[in-house]
Amino acid sequence: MVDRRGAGDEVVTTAAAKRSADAPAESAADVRERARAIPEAAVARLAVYLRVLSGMAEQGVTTISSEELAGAAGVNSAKLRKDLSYVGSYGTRGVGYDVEVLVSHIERILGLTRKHSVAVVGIGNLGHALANYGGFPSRGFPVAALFDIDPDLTGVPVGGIPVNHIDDITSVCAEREVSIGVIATPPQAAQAVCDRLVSAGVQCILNFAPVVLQVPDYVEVRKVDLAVEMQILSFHVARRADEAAGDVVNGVGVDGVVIRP
Amino acid sequence: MVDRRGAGDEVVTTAAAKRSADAPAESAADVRERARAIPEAAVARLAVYLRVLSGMAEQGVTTISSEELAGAAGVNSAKLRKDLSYVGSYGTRGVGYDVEVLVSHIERILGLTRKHSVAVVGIGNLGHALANYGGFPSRGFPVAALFDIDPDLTGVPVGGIPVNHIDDITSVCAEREVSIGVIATPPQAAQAVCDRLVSAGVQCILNFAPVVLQVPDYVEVRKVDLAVEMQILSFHVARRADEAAGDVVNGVGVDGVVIRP
DNA sequence: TACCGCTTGTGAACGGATGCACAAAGTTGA
DNA sequence: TCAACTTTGTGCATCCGTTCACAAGCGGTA
Repeated sequence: MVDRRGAGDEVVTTAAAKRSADAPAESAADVRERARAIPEAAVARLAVYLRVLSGMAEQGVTTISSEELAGAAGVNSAKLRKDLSYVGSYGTRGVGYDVEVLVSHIERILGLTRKHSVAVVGIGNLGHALANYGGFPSRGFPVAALFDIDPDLTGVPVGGIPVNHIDDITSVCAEREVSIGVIATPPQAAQAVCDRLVSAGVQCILNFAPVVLQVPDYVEVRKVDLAVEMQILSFHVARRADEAAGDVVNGVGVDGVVIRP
Repeated sequence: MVDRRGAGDEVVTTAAAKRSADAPAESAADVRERARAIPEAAVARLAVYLRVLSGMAEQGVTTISSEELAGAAGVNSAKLRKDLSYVGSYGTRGVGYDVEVLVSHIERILGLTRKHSVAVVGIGNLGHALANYGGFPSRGFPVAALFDIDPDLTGVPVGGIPVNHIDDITSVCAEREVSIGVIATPPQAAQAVCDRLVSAGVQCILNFAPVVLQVPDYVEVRKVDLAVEMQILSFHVARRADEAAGDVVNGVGVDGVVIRP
């Protein structure tokens, strides 16, 4: 663990030393400080490790080494160990990690000990799919509310939940304690919906609309843009085709740059 | 543009100098070399700029400054200019960028001058949504084939295209020149589907199944994992709640660390 | 033409993430 | 009990991407 404070740090800095110095168990303050230091990229990978570990646990695996877990998660083992070190030191040298222990600690760090109710706004094709998507509730994200602007949809149950009109967004979100809003509307409507979610108190938004949302600083937005994903793939197709079509002789291309040695 | 070669480079290295030294117009070799150097993160942003610029063009905007475009795309202007510099120097100092020129150059770099036919495998909720999603064809990614393992679905048209049985994946993909495969199957089936797509010659895959796919080096995979996105949001909820609940006095939390000054 | 103000393009500094390599720490077996 | 072996945790070096800051370049104006 790297110490991120400025100068004047005579304090003990390693996670292990800190734990034994402070208290036998980890204090809430420690969790808080560590959470602040975890890089975003590592958080995304932790979620992947968690999924893999859950699968392992179901298959009755009780212990796993960094090498095995890294292989299953598609990363190298050094990175995996560093990521896990952000969570804390819960491995046993010479043995590996206890799957259940690791699962519970990652869940704690990711905040999965609380329930996070989800509201989906925009019940079109994608909204339907999201409302019916089994991956959410099974991972602790119950879909608690659906909204659409079409009055004909109001009251119609989708995935077991009746659709509310978007005008009721504030009261319904408050009542059902929605903490995550999912925007699956056409792009033109996205910013307005976003504004309503924010004023309803929702601080985390997952946006499927191809629009850059403007939000206050305290709101966290993640976006999933399918067209952008496609275009990134397209870029790689093009790059690869260029390489293949290029004047490559004996593995050496333009400017004497070696291609794939 | 940064020179990535090793030692002994007496050659001219800046993009501008190279262009004027080589030829009046940019050679294919230049495009190829530049494409190889563009960081992945920049590619993703270029796709966003492209979307914003297309919108601008529709509204009749002909010229735009880096500051304006950056604002609309949600990035800072320095980053935007650096990203555009990977594409080439097509701005006019003191004025800005010509919208149409920029659009065509970004499209060229992203490989959008070719057609990229898409196959969707797994016609469940998500598959339906993807098959009907208007954002693909409108951006140059026509959905050319649909596959499912359920024989009852075979022949049923979804979004105007009849579903094929997954056993026909090789012949249909070859015939319709599919270059991008989208996996929208349950997780258990994903790896098998992926293998079949790869052996059918598909080299780019967009994976919605929560599984880490194993593929040969020459295949490009991008994944969209909704549960992971949720968990990242959850992490931020938790971090924020911890900060708020923590023993924060006068904006100073544990260990004297200042919180949001 | 010569100057002025504006905007681009890009070196250079910075910071964060990645990968390496090894000491520390634990287990197993004799 | 001790030695050999395995695997973690992490300091360190490296690399990549972001940000800063400013010189170069262009249009407008007198």
